[in-house]
Amino acid sequence: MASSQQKKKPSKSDQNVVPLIKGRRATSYDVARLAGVSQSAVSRCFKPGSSISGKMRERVMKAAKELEYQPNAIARGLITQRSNLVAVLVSGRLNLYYPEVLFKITEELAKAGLQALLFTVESEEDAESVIEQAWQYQVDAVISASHMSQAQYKVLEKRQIPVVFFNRYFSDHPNTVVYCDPSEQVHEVVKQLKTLGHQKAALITGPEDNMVSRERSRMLTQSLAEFGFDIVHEVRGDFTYESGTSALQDIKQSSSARPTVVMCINDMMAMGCMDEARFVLGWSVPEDLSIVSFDGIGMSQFASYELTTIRQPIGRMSEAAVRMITERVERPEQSHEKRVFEGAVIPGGSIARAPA
Amino acid sequence: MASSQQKKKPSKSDQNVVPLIKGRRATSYDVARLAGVSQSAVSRCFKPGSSISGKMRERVMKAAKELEYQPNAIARGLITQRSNLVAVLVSGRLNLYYPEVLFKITEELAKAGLQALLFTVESEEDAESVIEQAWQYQVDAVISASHMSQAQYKVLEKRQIPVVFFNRYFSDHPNTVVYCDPSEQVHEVVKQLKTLGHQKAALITGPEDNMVSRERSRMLTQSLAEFGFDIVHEVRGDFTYESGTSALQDIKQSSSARPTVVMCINDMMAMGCMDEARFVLGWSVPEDLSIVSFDGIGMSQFASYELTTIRQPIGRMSEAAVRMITERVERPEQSHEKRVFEGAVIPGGSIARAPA
DNA sequence: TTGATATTTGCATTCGAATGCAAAAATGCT
DNA sequence: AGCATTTTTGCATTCGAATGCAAATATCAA
Repeated sequence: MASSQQKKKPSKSDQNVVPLIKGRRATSYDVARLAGVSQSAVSRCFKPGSSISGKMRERVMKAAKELEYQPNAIARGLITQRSNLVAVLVSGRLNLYYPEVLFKITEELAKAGLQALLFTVESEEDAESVIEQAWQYQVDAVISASHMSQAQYKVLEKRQIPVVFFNRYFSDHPNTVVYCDPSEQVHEVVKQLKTLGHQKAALITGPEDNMVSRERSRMLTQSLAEFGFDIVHEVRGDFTYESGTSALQDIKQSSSARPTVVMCINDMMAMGCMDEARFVLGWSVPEDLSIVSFDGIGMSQFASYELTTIRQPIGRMSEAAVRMITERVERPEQSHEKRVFEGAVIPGGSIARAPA
Repeated sequence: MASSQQKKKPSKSDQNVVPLIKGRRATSYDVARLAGVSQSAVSRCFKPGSSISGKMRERVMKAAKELEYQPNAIARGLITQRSNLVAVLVSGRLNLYYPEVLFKITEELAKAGLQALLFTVESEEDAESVIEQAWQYQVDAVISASHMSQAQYKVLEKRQIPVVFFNRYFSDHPNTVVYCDPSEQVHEVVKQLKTLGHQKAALITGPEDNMVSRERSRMLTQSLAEFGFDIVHEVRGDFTYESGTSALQDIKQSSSARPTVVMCINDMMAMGCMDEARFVLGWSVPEDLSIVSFDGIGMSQFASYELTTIRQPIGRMSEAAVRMITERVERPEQSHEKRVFEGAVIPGGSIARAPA
């Protein structure tokens, strides 16, 4: 006992008199030694707003530069309990909406000094393990644009990890959300279709468990009813191009009357649908069949498609998502917020007067 | 002095008798206390291959489960000097090649127990700051599919951070690379075009400083010369759809003879080019104009385009990239390797017999 | 049962930066 | 100059998991 008390307790600063072997990363101690100051001084130099004198800062910075020192974000994260990492959950499926969202969010995060940790999630089972992964990495927050069950959300909530949902939310549980509400535009588009003499519509929706799909379908159904449309067919797809093509096959095969307009829950399926119509079924779009959709991703406006679609303001939504994330990280106790953006109709050339 | 020696030096295990306040994350100490074992035991339970007895593992795991304990990857990274983070550098521009690569790589990294830290890089200036960021986050490695200068690469090399280049490399400096060499396929395609009676070709290339563009142009030029083609025009684009459209405008405006085939350095520009031909200039593709390109991204095969293109085996390349990364992380001293994959011609419908 | 190994376990220390506190230095005021 | 006040600086500790080493325990052989 006594003996252990005896032996000189080595202090941190003694230890680090390692002569900076080739290849070893310089630490704040190395910089401190070179500059002839304490490690704390070095630390303070790299933390804006710390009390430090001009000439000390200068000396430290010179030494830091010489050693190519950059603070170790891992060590910092350990002590500050902030990793500056944000998990971004998107789907990796071939729906080009996700890359657009992902890149915009990443950009905004970078502006806020945060790093995107990318996770692709195709199902709620995936989400399960992704959440554990993110938790291990001590992410400061999660932005979810993909699958997540309410139970999974509650786990994150209990662990006090702020979550922002991107264009999805739980209606029976408070949560922080950026959302695009296209109901106005749906109304507008359906009205226009009516004016163009359309009467029979088909719907290509998404999986039943998907909120975006449910909401959009609901709005469509409602507006179509309001204007006295017949919904002659309704098919479920999975948001991909391929599912758009096969959905139109389904519609064609069905015994019911042929629709004059197909309303797709997203652009990818609309593109599949359009290609199937033009190149397989030999229907002209928009002369024989009008197509409308949602999202307004970049390629929906390529000349081959020029979809009439309801755009989400992805840029502003990403900006808002990151702002909300940082706010929640600063003040976790503050109340939840749901920021709703309007959609916008991109006119496009995929609709026309109904065929006779 | 003496007094400071006197006061009981608090040991780690004493300290952590904090009663796990609501919301505080459980640590290995909490688990240890609950299970009645030492912290080391807990740590060992979560490290595969450690010497631990069956019943101890069981007790620890039970406690861990109860507290929802997951090891803190940040703390682990600090001590093991391995963050398990890999920086993935891609371009965020609207070139859908990148999202495909990104998602594939992320998937492969996940399989290897690694996490993708996403960085978008549009220029070498961007790369500069991205490299510093990545260095701060102690990434174990970098996969670069975007801009990086040789000087920047050397910085990473000096810092002993393994780098794998994805479909790009420096020829005058040893580096680790996965690369797709399409020269065979270029030859094949050009030969076929010759057979189809083509004689006048136009090239749409990329920026001069871009290696992929330079290589592909070189191959094209060479093969075209070999088969006695005239290169009637050559325009630089920037890999985007839009630059494809304006490139074709340039070609049309030019005084030289009209080409019967346009060879694009990537799919996005080819799509722009095709759309411009069909919808603006009113040329039929492939009847009036054949188009070939490179990459073979998903959407190049959508029915509206069906490009004849030289595909990169992105899946296998990503797999290889991640394998090489993990190897280099394990054995940094091992020599550099360049894995070259063959391309593959996707026949498509964008080429036909040359017009008379 | 004893002693010799082999296996488990715990102790104490380590990674690198941040920070509360007290000591030291600089500044201001009379 | 002398004292009070403010600003800088350094010390020592902390975050949470991993690990070398020694102590403890289990396993085996005779």
